[in-house]
Amino acid sequence: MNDAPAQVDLIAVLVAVTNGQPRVLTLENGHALPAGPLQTGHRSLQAGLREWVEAQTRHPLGYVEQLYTFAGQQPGTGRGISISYLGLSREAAGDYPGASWFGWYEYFPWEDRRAGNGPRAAALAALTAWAGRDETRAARVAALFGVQGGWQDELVLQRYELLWEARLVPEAVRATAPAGGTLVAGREMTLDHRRILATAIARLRAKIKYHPVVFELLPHEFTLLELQRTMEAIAGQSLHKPNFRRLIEQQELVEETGHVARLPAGRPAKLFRFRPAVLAERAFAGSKLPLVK
Amino acid sequence: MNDAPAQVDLIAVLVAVTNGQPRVLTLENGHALPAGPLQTGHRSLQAGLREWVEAQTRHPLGYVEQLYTFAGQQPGTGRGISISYLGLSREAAGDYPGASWFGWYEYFPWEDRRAGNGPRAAALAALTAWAGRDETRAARVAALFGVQGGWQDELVLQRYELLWEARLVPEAVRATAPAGGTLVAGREMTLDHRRILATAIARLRAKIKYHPVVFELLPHEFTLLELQRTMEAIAGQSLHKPNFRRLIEQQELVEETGHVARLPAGRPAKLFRFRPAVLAERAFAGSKLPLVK
DNA sequence: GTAATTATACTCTAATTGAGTATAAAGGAG
DNA sequence: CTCCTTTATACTCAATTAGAGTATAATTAC
Repeated sequence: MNDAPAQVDLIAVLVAVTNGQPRVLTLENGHALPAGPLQTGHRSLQAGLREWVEAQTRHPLGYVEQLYTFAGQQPGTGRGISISYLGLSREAAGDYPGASWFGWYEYFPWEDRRAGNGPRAAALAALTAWAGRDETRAARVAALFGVQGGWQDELVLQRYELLWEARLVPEAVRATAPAGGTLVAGREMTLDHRRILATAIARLRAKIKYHPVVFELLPHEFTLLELQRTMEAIAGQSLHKPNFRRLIEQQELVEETGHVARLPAGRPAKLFRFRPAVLAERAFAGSKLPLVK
Repeated sequence: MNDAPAQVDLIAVLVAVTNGQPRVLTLENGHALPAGPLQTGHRSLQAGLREWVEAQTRHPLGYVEQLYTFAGQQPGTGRGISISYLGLSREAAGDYPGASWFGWYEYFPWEDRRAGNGPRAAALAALTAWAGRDETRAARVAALFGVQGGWQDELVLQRYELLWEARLVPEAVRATAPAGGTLVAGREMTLDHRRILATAIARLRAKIKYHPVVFELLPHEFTLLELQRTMEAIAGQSLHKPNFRRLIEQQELVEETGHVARLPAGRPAKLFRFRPAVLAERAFAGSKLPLVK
């Protein structure tokens, strides 16, 4: 039993919100996340990640935070350690050779409740069939996919894992034969990349409620509705407009720039900017950004 | 620039609450956390951690969750990756050869506000002197150590890092000459183990508010006051007793066992147990345990 | 000018939280 | 046995916050 120097992989979940849709930067036409091994030339873990992402996608990394570390499942060739990261930025105009952005709700349709309950209800139905008479199973299904007691937007990973356990996602039946139920689908990814994406979504949905990270996803100047739409995209839920504005204003997170945005229709909207001073004035732990309905 | 297989270290922050004090399991008389390299025989990261902790301390690992992964600062010998974990359990009666429990507020005196504001005020004073006329510094000090606007118990790491930046902790002046200010002290640890402990405390303080992990720190049967004291020990703050009980009861997290505890003085207290079914019934993300005042 | 559309500003009610008070059940001192 | 101390348990009340709805203002398209 010897020390086992391990290969370390760095994996990035890069998120942007474009036209009201949250998107993730992928390789191989949506099948893989940018990733690469830690190398001796890398000065730090984040520096290594930055180099890999920029080499693979030409996309500059902005705000980054660590997600989770796990022992990879590729056997044989020694042990693989994977460290995953969440990055927030904005889609640039140019194109990305070899890389492309995909809406994250293509991978998790049931997580988007803005346009109705269809996908969620479909997953709930399949899971209910799977649970059958098992009360513990039924309780878990109801807690994660039910609506009484409120939909909890942060439980993305738990919901994905329950679908996996019920063999309702294709990854779960790769190794073994398919089970009885119908797959609830959602776009697939290689290895456990879809699981990592679920972790990233969960983290972002949680963090956005107590730390002003949304602004990493917005241009320098924005209207309050753009801010709201970005929050809604991430939460996968619609928010009450007047209450949203009340909350933003009383938090003093933003200030007017003096400019207005002329919109395709309707009254022009004031433009705001994030007040970076709040990061020093306030320490963010229990502060609140508008919670989802 | 080649792939660099790295040595992987596993580090454990093991927490228990005994006699109303949160404690951490250490080696070297309080100077180090249990840790060891990942080895080929280990079936998983957690399994490796478990083996190291049990070999070094004879303490069985219970509930465990991952904290953070960082590239170690020991240069030369290739790269070191450290993966840190938080473990919750209870102190056993026997002794631990080579290992010992230390109160975590010995390392972070300013984090315990149950018995008064002395240590916090001392840190605040030293930091105010450090900030001087720098308004950004002063704003950060006030946000992290001030009391107007409310003490935020979860910002343990940020407070420690601010003290470090101000060179008020001994670790910060190890490499260079001491600065002007007086050290605010607190017990020291090797390498960045104290920083890892700060991360663990912060995580636990945050988690305890929305997930029923406290019960990992309690015996099977307990009184409501014992539950409250355990929460207070972790939060470092006193709670309002009637409101605490109201919250616990309406959450239906516990049920009566039918037994009573005879206390050294006063009316006997009912004993309760945790209702494990709540883990299936409810999914914990936004659920609330009593927040600190 | 009118309709459609979006921004912005209030109002009202229900729920939650924070803080304090009152009563019950034990043991010990005299 | 009675009173006092101690802890458990049960209520009450005010202040704040969250949820939901309504009204008015400023634009563009026709």
